[in-house]
Amino acid sequence: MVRVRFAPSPTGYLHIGGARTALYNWMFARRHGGQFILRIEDTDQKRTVKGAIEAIMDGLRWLGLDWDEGPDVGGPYGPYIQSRRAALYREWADWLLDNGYAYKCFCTADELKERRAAAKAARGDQSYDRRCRMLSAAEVAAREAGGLPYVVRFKAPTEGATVIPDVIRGDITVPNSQIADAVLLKSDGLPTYHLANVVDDHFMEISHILRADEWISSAPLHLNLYAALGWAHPIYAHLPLVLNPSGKGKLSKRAQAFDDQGRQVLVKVEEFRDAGYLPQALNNFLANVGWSFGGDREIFPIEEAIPRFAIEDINPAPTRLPYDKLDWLTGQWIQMMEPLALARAVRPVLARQGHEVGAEALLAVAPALKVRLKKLTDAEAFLRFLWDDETGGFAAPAADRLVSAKLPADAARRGLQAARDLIAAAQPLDVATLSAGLTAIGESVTANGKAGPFLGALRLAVTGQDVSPPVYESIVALGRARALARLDSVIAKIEE
RNA sequence: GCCCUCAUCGUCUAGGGGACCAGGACGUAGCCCUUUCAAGGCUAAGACCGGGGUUCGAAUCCCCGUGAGGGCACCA
Repeated sequence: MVRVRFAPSPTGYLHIGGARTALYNWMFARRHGGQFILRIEDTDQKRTVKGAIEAIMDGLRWLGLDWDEGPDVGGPYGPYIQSRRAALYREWADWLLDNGYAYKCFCTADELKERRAAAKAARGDQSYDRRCRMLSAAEVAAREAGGLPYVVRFKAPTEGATVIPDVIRGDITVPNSQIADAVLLKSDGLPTYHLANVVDDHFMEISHILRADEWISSAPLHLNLYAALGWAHPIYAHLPLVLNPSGKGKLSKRAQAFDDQGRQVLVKVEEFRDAGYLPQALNNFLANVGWSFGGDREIFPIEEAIPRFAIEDINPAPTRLPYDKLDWLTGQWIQMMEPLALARAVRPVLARQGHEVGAEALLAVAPALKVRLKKLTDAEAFLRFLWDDETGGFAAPAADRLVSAKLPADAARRGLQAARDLIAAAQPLDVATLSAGLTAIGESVTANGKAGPFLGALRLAVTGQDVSPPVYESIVALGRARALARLDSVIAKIEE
């Protein structure tokens, strides 16, 4: 039975790298008809942020990554929040102590910090120097009697080597001299990640651990913990790290990220949502980074990826997120949407940006919108000309932007004047009338006899935008009065 | 400093000894189409980190370099 877990710590929000880890775990569980479990690792009180659990769950829900067991839905192995399982960890820390696999350490945080800094300065081994491991029973008793606070440390093996069997990388051998006497139980009585994840994975019967590459170095410790406790360990697969798009360092959730041009880049799943990306596109995108759908196929619904997903096929190399590709992919997913679905998706986005647009009006422009949007929020810029007057945003474009080799200044002026007259006289002002009239004007006025160059200039004149719905529709949407006013100001500008 | 991981076009990747003068995608450039945008179509430039082996044959296996990254917390 496949049982996998996604185990974030509630420090804020769902990070894109975390989402990728969650997605792979989820795909693996679904592929094998197993369970996907959400577990909250909140054993660090200081870093725990209120509302973070909800935020993380919202992110997962938005992506459609449903969990079978978790803090909200419960399950037979609960509770799924580590701070509620404190007694269990203490029990096993005591067991390790009683059986000689762990010891009490009375070094204070300040002392450790000092010694670590000294070791670093001397370019030496920075891990714990095992001072308290040598303490005699009498010395320990004396310190305890004195009421000194302590932590419980693992008595790591010092000889030999530990082999981590990794599905993606094969066996990884680490000399045991590298395994630190890690803290298992902190002085506040809560466990560290090392103890908590081993105890929980055991009792929750987790079969496979798919987690990021950065955990490789603590895997030997975990393996030795399993051995000490006499438990079988899960199967490990260390996922490639998601790098900063600049290529410098991992994409951290504790620092802002920038691409190689110095532009800040999105890292929170909620930011992707708010920026108008589609969850289907994000899943599609994430699935193809580190893993590949195969068959040279780039666009696919995640459901189709599930039956093809295999851990062994994951590429071990660390990777940057190709953000440009996400834009393209989202554009592709938008093009596949039904106009009605797109209109429904775009309406709340525009509302959030302060524009209430009728459902019908939106549905009318949806087909034109579809092929032009890279993401939902682009609709605002695309339709901006409709609101420009209220916001005072419309400014007649500079004359030289209207003019080109195929449309000299004189021709532009004549054409726009003719268009102005046509719009003023059109009865009714509809797409059919405009289409016929304006095309004719364009063909008569351009150097190459084609309407294109003129209609482009007209688009710019009337909307102030390079990209807009088709000109005819745009003029109709704008209404006669506003269209004429804009044309007048533009024509005046050319004549200067 | 010590340990570990990784290494194919700018980027994401396919490739698991001969099917590779290395395929796809994004991005970039050009052309076509067109309501000068977008979308679409076509085309182009663009990579096996270096050096040694193994082999009849290596992008693929091994070793050594080099580079990049991770870890060495009472954080996860």
